[in-house]
Amino acid sequence: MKLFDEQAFIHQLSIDCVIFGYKDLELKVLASQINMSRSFWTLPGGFIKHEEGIDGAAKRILEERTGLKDIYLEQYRVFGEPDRVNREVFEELAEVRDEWVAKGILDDANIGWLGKRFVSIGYYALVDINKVSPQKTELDDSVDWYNVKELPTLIMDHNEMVGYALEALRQNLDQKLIGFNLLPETFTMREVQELYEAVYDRPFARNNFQKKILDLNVLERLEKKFTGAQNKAPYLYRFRRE
Amino acid sequence: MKLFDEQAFIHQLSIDCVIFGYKDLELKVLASQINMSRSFWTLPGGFIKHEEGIDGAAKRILEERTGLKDIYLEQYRVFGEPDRVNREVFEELAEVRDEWVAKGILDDANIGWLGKRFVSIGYYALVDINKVSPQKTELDDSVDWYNVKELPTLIMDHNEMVGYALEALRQNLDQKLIGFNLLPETFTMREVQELYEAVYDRPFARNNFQKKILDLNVLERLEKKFTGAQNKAPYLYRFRRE
DNA sequence: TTTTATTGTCTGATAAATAGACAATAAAAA
DNA sequence: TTTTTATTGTCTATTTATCAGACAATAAAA
Repeated sequence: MKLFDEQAFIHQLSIDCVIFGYKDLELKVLASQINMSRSFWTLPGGFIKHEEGIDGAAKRILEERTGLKDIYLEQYRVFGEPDRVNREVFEELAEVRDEWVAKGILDDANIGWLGKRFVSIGYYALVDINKVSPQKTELDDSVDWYNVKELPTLIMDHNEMVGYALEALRQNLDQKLIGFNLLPETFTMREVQELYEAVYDRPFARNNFQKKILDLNVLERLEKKFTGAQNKAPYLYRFRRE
Repeated sequence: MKLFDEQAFIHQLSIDCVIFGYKDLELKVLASQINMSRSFWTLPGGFIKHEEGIDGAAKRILEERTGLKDIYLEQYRVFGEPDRVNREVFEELAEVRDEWVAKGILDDANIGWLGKRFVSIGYYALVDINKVSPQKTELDDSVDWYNVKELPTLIMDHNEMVGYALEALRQNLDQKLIGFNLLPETFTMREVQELYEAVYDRPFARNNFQKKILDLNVLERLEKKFTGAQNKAPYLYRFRRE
């Protein structure tokens, strides 16, 4: 499969993914750095093959970047301003084109279609950060997690995309019981609360939070977790899918 | 402007609009009938010009169909299954192509691009049905309002589109105070309630409904409305934009 | 003047969200 | 072994919001 095969993809339509992870009390987003003569940070993204659906394309892109299948995924908004062009990267790419074709990084010299105006479908994903080993593509210089509150400046409207994705996540976290996708298989109630506090960027009252979550009736209580700390051992929970 | 100018539009990307109106206690949707050798019902839709944004394109399409500017508009979902092809209409269109070109309905014989797989961005609009005089395009045989609960069978996935749009409308009606876009400039509290009952397809208690709406603090109370009915005259209200 | 239909608003009942309190640990310190 | 410390799980009280019932205030017809 050629990297930027003009024939394989729908033109002027792309997908960009905001991949959320959670660790060390922080909500994180996966961003990759591509290094040409300048250095850019971008969200993981890609194009839609003629024979695949948009959800399928998003899944494929996510799998390429995280190595994970069966990721929780949701489209949240389309970005389609008339001047939405990836000038920054495209101009740099055009410069190194011949060199990269020679190196075998690029199979096809026809990258002109990449310079056009693109409409992009925004997806956000929730992953267990411990299961993810970010995959570099040939273009990436690094792929790393960044605190959503301290993101580097991304190309084009990608920072704005993260803002809308976070808004959508906050809307859905409560209603759709999707937060557990960000946690490992088992977790304590405190960890759930800390996750919620990271997502909404505000504290929750411990007593009432526990009641609210347990009243959802989606967690099953497992054995206690003895951490060695000098306090009562908390219960472990598991999300119960039915 | 040619109707299906291959050069003017982004390929394989379309916009379909669910235009909601409200009248006679019913939530209605605008659908047009196109008559070829068979007859099809479709949602108003169109394509995106190279120099316009997706919101702008949706606005243009709406203006073409309703004659209205400044319509409340929101994108709610993208439809992009891999086999999403408008076979029904395209095959009919291919048959009448030469004839229509001769008649001047079609300016361009190159309609091949219309037969491809399309990704469609779903928008929904809220309009004051009294201000709308549905506009027929050259393709339309009729453009009419249909009760959302008794829609005819539409082409492709357009019925499914209406379902998702209604779901999104229900989600947003309460939070975003957008319902008043469906009502005329002034209205009684009973009319607001009847609108809500049509949207959610369930009754609301009159006493508490009035309190809830007034507590929103977005309505200003005007003079009373004397209808000639043998009862206390209700107040008129106006939505206060700030 | 009485009757009828509907409106606007009040009050009390019920349920939900929030805040305060405390016993129950697990392990360290005395 | 006993006491202390930090946190957990849960309970009760308080406040707030939601729901249900009641009724006076019309506007026009009888």
